[in-house]
Parts: sequence; C-alpha cells; structure tokens
Amino acid sequence: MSKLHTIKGFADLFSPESTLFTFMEDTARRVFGGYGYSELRIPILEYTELFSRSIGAETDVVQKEMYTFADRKGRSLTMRPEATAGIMRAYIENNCQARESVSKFFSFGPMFRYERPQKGRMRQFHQLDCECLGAHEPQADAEVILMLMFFLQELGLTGLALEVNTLGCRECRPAYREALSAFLGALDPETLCEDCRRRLSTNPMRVLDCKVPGCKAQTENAPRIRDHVCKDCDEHFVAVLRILEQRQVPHVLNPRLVRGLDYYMRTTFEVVSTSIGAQGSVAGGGRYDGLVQQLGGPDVPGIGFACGMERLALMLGEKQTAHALQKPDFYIAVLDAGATDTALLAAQTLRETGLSGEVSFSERSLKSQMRQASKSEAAYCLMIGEAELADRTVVVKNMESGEQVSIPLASIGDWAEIRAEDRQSRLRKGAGPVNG
RNA sequence: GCGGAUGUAGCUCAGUUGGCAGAGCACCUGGUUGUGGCCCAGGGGGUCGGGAGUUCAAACCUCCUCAUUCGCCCCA
Repeated sequence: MSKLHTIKGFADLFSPESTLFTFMEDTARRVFGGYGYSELRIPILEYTELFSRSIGAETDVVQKEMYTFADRKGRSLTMRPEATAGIMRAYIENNCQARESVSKFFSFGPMFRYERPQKGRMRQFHQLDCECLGAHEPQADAEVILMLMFFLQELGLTGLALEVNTLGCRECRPAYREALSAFLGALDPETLCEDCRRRLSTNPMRVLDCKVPGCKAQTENAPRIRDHVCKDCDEHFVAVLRILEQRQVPHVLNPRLVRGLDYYMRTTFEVVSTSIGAQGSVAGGGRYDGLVQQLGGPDVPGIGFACGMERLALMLGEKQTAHALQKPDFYIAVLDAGATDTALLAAQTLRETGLSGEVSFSERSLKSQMRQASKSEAAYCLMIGEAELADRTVVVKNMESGEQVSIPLASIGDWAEIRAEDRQSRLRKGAGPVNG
C-alpha cells in the first residue's frame, strides 16, 4: 500500500499554528466588530465567471492559478482564489444596498491558487478580509486603513511598513497609462529584464513594481501616477493622507505600488514585512468603486483589504507573541489498571468544576507516568491505585512544591473548586497559568 | 511555468577517497532518588524517499521519478 500524503501546497495545521489562527480570528472578530463590521461566511465554490469578471480575465490569478473544473452538469466552477468577488456577489444577490446605505463585512477562510509553494505561500492559504460597501468618502478609506493597522497592532505585530498610493480612476488612468507606455517605449529594451519587456505590452504599470535593480534604475524618472490623476482623485488621496498624518500613522508614499487585481482604483495600500522572507506582503487592499456595478449590481463604491493569515502566523510565531496554551491543572496517574475507571470519573468531576487535565490510560510504570505528569506541566499530579481504591482516597501531589496529601475521593469536587478559584484569582492578578 | 537546495531512526542531523548503518534528543526497562526533573546501565527501533544503471561492493557515482524547501514569477 502506498503512503498517502497531502496535496502539494495544502497543509495540516496542528497546534501551535492552529492556535495562532484561532487567535487571529478571535482578534479579528473583536477589532472589526468594534468598527461595525459583521461576519459574513460565503461559499468556497463559485461560478468561474464571477472571478474572471471581477479579478480580470487577463490577470495571472485568473489565467494560470485557479482551481477550475466542471461540475456534474458541465458548469464551470472555481475554488475561490480570493474573497472580495464572493462578498460582492452576496451583497448584490441579497440586495444589501436596499437595507442599509453602508454595509461592512469581514470574512475569513481558505483561498486556493495553483502556485508553486514557498515560504508564506500555499496553494490552500487563508485570508482575512474586510469590505466596506456604500461609502465613497475618503474618510472611509482612512478608517479602513486605521482599522487594519489597529488590528495588526492588537495582534502584537511590529516592524511593519504601510505603503500607500493612488491608482487614479477610469477617467484619468488611461491617460497615465499612455504616458507611461510612451516613456517605457522610449527606453532601450535591452536595459530591461525579460519579464519587463513582456510587460511593456501586457501590463505597463507592473514594470514599476519590478524588483530587478536595472529596471528600477530605468524607471526612476518614469511619470508618476500621482502627477497624472484628475482633480477629484487627487483631492480624494490628499484627504486620506491628511487623516493618516493627523493620526500620525507611519506610512510611505510608494508611487510604484500597483495592485495585481484589475478592480482596484484610487486609494491602494499594502502592509509589508521584511522579516518573513520573499513573500513579505502581509496585507493589501484598496478602493474598487466600479466593481459592484461591473458584476451586475447597483453603482455602489467599495473599499477593502485582505490579510494573508499564513504570513501573519509567520510573524506571530517568530516573535512568539502567541499567547499560549494554558497549562493543565492536573494529571492523573493510574497505579493499577483496576483504578482506571475511578480515575476517569474523578477527572470528569474535576473538568466539570473548571479544571483541565488528562488521565493516563496506559498501564505504565509509575516512573514513566510521573515523567508524563512532569512533561505535561500540570500543576498537580493525582495518583490512584489499588490501595487508594480500597480506602476511597486519592493522593494529590503539588508538582511545584513536591508536597503530597491524601484526600477522600468523595471530596475531590471540593478540592477542585478551591483550586479553580485559586486559578481565577491568579488570572486576575495577571500571574495566571498562561505562559508568554 | 522557470531555477537552486534537501531527502539517512519518532525528531534534529553526522556519515571521509565507494568498504559492517551512526550520534544527540525522544521512547521503553532496570539502578539511584524524598514515588517525577539530575545522574548511571541497558534496550527497542532503518526499504538510507522510490526505481533503474555503473561496480566485487553504493547512503555515497550516473540517469529517471516522487516529495520537501528556498527563490523567480505572481500575490495576501
């Protein structure tokens, strides 16, 4: 029989990584909830058309990276490569604009892109998404950015850089694109990398984003979109920046910041880390005012962002910000097989009182069991064998002090209650059984 | 889609010019001990990722393949 393994780029998440994901989700609910965002859960599978129409038919994501297949009736379905499109579909389909002028959603879950896996990039990866629909004001952009930065701060992350730019709108972007093409076309193609020579015709704005030093040097004096946007776009961007400055949110204007998905316009932003490898983009987003209409809905503006949870987890793990796993209160060592039932029932009583811990089921030597108890870092080791069973007692050993006492089985609930209260008060004092 | 690296015990990894398959940690047994941590002695464990080739002889050399990983690309 051949060994089974996971699909390339798909992973099983055990603790502590899974714990980090829970932590991020809990923090997201708390922070985003505080801004009036409600959780929206959307399907993982959608009709392919949804993504090709929103993300852009010419993008790499749509052309090369989607998990697309036909269902049993021959309809083309796609595992979502990102969340925004599905949220737009849900918004339109449920007539959300009729119920409230502004709708704010957050959502998280797995996304799928057929890419070559590497650090911070999986084929099944997880994103945390926020979308604000119905507000065209620059204050909405600023609030979204402030919320994202606050969320990252609440996760305990530092060393992140916020980059912002404006991409112009349908009115002014074509003119800029032309100006840029003209500039790039005048360059000696030999001085650009192979990829950029291709981009000249496919997506000239991406040339600005190239990391090859030669290309960077060549585009040093390229026309900047900031200088080519229309009056409305400029005022909008200035208003966003004004709030960031008032709040003293550190940020850098990056004229080269362009987004890979077609639907973005005006404000665009990205949060990058330099400490987690080549895939340093931790979060990215921007405004997408035409998208809802483009998908057949009303003309409703929108702005949002997505966070890469695997990338956040890399940073959390690295800094060990992770909060941790609670140490158990007890470990029950079973000295004789005949005492196992009693031990199990005692453990159940302890847990119902609020304590946590495990029972040893195996008939191993006491030495081995004590080693287990020690390894589990339980506060107390309870021991029960034939002798204890006979006089209805249990031996309770304080693992820290080494003290041990024999208490009646019948009063184990009382003992647990005292212990549980003790733990509560320790938690209140901040010296609880939580390690950092 | 393109490039580099890696794959040997449960884990982390050594393994010289091709010559008996190794260490540390973990696990188990015994000793010591204030019934656990430290220490001592012993033990179980391996398709050397898989397949083919070269050779008297391959973990080591060649080819193929699978997997992992880091980059490019792309993106969060």
